[in-house]
Amino acid sequence: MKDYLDHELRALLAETDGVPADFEPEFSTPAQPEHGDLATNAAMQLARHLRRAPRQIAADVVTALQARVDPKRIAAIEVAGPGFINFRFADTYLTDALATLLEAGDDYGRTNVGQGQTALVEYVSANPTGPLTVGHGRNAVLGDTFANLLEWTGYDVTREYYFNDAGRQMRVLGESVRARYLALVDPNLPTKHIGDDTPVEVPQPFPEDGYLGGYISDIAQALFDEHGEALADTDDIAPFKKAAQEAIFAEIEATMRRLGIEMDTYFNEHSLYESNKVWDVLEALRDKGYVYEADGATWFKTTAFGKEQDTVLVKSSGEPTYRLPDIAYHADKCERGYAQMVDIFGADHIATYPDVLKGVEVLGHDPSKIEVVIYQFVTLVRGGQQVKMSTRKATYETLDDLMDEVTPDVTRFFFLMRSPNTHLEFDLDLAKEASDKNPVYYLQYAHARVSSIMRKAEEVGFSFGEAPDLSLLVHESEAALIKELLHFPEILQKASEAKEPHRVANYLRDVAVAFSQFYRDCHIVGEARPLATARMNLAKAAQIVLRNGLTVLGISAPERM
RNA sequence: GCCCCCGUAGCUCAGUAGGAUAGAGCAACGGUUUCCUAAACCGUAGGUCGCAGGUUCGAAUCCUGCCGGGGGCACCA
Repeated sequence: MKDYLDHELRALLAETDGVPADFEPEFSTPAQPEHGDLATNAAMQLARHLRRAPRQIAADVVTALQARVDPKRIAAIEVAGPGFINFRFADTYLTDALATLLEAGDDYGRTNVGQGQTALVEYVSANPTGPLTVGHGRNAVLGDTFANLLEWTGYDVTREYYFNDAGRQMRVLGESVRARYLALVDPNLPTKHIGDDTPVEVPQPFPEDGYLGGYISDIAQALFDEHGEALADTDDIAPFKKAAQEAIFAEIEATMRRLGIEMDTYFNEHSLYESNKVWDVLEALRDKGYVYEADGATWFKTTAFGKEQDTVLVKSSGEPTYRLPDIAYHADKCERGYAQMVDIFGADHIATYPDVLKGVEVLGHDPSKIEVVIYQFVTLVRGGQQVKMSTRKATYETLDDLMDEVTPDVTRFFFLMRSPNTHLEFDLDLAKEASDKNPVYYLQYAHARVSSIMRKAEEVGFSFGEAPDLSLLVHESEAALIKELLHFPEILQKASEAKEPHRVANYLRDVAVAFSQFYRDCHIVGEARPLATARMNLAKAAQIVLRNGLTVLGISAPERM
């Protein structure tokens, strides 16, 4: 409808003197229902160009539009306030649109703005050094939902997990496992205490910055069960590293499965070394004049892009910092030809990604195709107290622990109900409250309620087999619900473009509210057959939107609660 | 010191890329079940949109400066 009016208004303005050629009318849905179903501020914006009062312009536009607009779609056009032009939809438009919605069913809401272009969403991307934390959870759920949104808006999406199993972290991980293993082999192995505030007793060979989580001991135990003492004689940490990586990755994948996440591709940073890509990229950057040597290290001239300091790409030890492989990785993504790439980072990466984008740009790729979403930190609150989290120390709450407490549906919803760039306060007490206070249940309950109504309606003899006469849906609550449902495709589009899934969550609440009002005012059982049939179909339409919306968010839509 | 995010009701947050009377959930108070799921619904109360300027027909929204909270500024990842 917006497109239709936009088209008509543009055609009209094109014939009007004084209207700039690049003028783009804006439409919005008024907050007050009495202001109509759609409004444009075009007359106010044109006032300056035309040197006339906004209301005068609006009056002329309304007269001209009334002559050319299809009365089956637009029932009324009027001037209001300081010069708004308000449009009121015709009932026939609403019923036609509702019929289209019902026909689309599970596909309602899908649009084709992406036109089948490829998109890559990279998310989670945690190195296999331990179980996923709550912080990873926000990343995972956001990334997965962006991927869903891109799919629903017509993109061909690849979900990718980037990881590094070769760095210092992994070495420390292997050493941590080895130390635990050696203690199993020799129970009398001397111990020591590490940690500042709350010292922990560990076996003597344990690295100072080792991983203290209980899962390390589990992995060591598994190795001991399988190999006995056979691994004790060698200093080689490779078998420990390998065992740890495999065990941890298996756990990470299991955690992601619980959240409904399945990756298409895993990209190992190591492959960038095997293919020599890292060094090729370094030389390419050098050729462009952005790389120099100093103090034994190799530097990236980031001051050329307005940064205060240059950045090290290769340490004097000859080992690259992570920034170089990051640039190589993103260059690789660009070369794979995706029309759009999305990265999801925690707030602690905020200072580093501009270097990567600049690097990619210097290499001749278009950095505007890469969209970086930065999400702020998650704070867990329990009993009004903040829960501390740290990966290395064993004090963190894992994502699995969280899902054990509050279910995967609630976990996903809480991560999605707020804008990514605000700090997220995750109130465990509220989330665990498996009842009235919890917003996710409100949506699921509305969905289950529709199912219940439809079961009941069929029990008393009404049927979806009959063609409904949707023009009978003239009650205020019916019209309001239909209008709300028709916003769905646009909501998905905007949420996808802006990478703001909370818009979908908020919208679904509005749908549930509109449905509740319809439920209150308009009964089905007990009504005459034609009206009951029409209302059944409207209820079904509401269910379609709720279910499709929840599907985009990755949350289940139960038939019964 | 520099960079990023945030500051809206008692609490947690929305506010549709500048629009009409700033909204929701929770908490508080009151009401609604012979009637399709009360995990629901209806109502009351609660605000100088951090502060001060500026831009214009019009600012919670854009610009500048302060104040406050969080995060980041390694030859760590």
